Amino acid sequence: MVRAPCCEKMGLKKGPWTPEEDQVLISYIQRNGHGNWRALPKQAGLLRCGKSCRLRWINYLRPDIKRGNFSREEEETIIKLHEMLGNRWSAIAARLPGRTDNEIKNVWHTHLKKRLKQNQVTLATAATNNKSFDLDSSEPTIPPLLESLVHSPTSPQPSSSEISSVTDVSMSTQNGEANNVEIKSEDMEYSKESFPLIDESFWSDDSVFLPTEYSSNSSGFSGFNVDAQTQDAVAPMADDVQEWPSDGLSLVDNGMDFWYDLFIRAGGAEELPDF
DNA sequence: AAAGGGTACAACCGCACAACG
DNA sequence: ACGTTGTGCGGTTGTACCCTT
Repeated sequence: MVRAPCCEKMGLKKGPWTPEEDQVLISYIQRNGHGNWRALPKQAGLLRCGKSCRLRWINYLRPDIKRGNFSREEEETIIKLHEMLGNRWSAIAARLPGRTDNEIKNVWHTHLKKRLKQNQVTLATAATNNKSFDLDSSEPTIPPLLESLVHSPTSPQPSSSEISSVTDVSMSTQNGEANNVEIKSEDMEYSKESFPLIDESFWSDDSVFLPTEYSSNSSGFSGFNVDAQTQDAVAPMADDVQEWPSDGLSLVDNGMDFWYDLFIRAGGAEELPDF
């Protein structure tokens, strides 16, 4: 099926919006709402395509839009969320009231990526294998992080009492080696013994599967694998989705919520960390 | 003051997907 | 099951503005 872009229709205006057009759009939506974006411009008397109207409203004219510079806290939140979610700007925007995905995307490309690249050397040094982060990648940066954090199989394994928080996740692999993975976060402080040990019935046969995202079609989690032999983190595939076992844990719609939900249901936290 | 380069941000484009007939 | 439509999303582009020379 080939569909011509809506804005190719003759007579439809493109480019920057004028204050007059803004006012027409605002007035119309205030009166009638925006049930059908395609029909809206015609009904409102705008020479724009519905897509353009929708974008203008969502990214600029919506009354709950927060204008102005991003605070330090907002920037830190974006960085953290980008680590977990990758370039899923709408998911990140959902965590930042009043900010749009477009705005966050722009801030990332113009400010935060540069700032993080300045810190890249430090982070890469911390990584045991000296692999660097790819800040241009659309994938979450957790796989390389974990790659640096997975202990050597020959390292002494901590006893349960040595696990200081649920940010220490004990995992088993097919060959029975318990490899301890620390997922560090200053914002995650939970009690010891609260995180459940996940046995090999959960993880995949040849590698440890770390879910980062629950598929919206309810088919399972997507994520990445840690190779059982080499301890390398394997980049997630687009269709890397595995079934979640029927262990009673709820399924939520993104990676961060997944971890928090897992922690909380394990009894480790009273409430969600404040984002 | 003018030119050139860099930056920030608004807007567009194309694709994916769900809903519906 | 299939085609069509509407919407949402991420990537990319265009341009106004700012800074440096």
